[in-house]
Amino acid sequence: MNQKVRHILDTIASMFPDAHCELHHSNPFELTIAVLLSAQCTDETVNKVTASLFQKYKCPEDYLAVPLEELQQDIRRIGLYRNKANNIQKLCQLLLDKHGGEIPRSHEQLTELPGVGRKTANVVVSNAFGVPAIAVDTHVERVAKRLGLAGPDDSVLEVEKKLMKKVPRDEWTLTHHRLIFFGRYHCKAQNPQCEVCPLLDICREGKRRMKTGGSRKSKP
DNA sequence: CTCCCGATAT
DNA sequence: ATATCAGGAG
Repeated sequence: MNQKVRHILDTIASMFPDAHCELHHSNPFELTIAVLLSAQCTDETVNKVTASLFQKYKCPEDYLAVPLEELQQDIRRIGLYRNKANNIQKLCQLLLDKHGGEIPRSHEQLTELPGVGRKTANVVVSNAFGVPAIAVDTHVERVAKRLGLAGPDDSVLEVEKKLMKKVPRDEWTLTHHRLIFFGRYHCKAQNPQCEVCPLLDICREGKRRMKTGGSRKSKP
């Protein structure tokens, strides 16, 4: 394996040794609902909503037993709530019709579920079923491009392929979580901590930022 | 590509 | 006021 890649993996491993899934859940069904809800929304907000949501709705039948408008109101604070409520009910009906009420284990079956795309399916198979995968979300995409693990104009699918090629398969899931923690808490979208970043010397984006302006809100 | 969308940080 | 948040579907 490439030495720069090894250096990156070791560094983020020492920064975030206990990176994990931050969406609260207690089974594959809850995880799938939580990830579906997490689109364009923070994990923190999702957890606030699912705390009560998962007490009220425990199985597909529960989500189908209420009017769509009621489910919409129950997840309103998440945002994109009309699409998401609709997808949840369709997903639950499909689980009952074709999968015995259970979340399917295969990536292909998962992406056939309404509201479940490639990224969500990757999160579910890796976190719930132990299948190695690298889900490319907004954080993974940003970090991979800043560090040069992917090209600046690569699609999320291209980013995923390049990461899978560069990272050993048995490290995919852990690396995925560490890249997210690194992106969420250190290499942030708005105020990246380049000044104290142990990867600054191998980061083009970081060095570019340190030259041209650095910290954007400094004094005269 | 556009739309969906409220909560939070900056 | 604007940017961003564990995206997906049409």
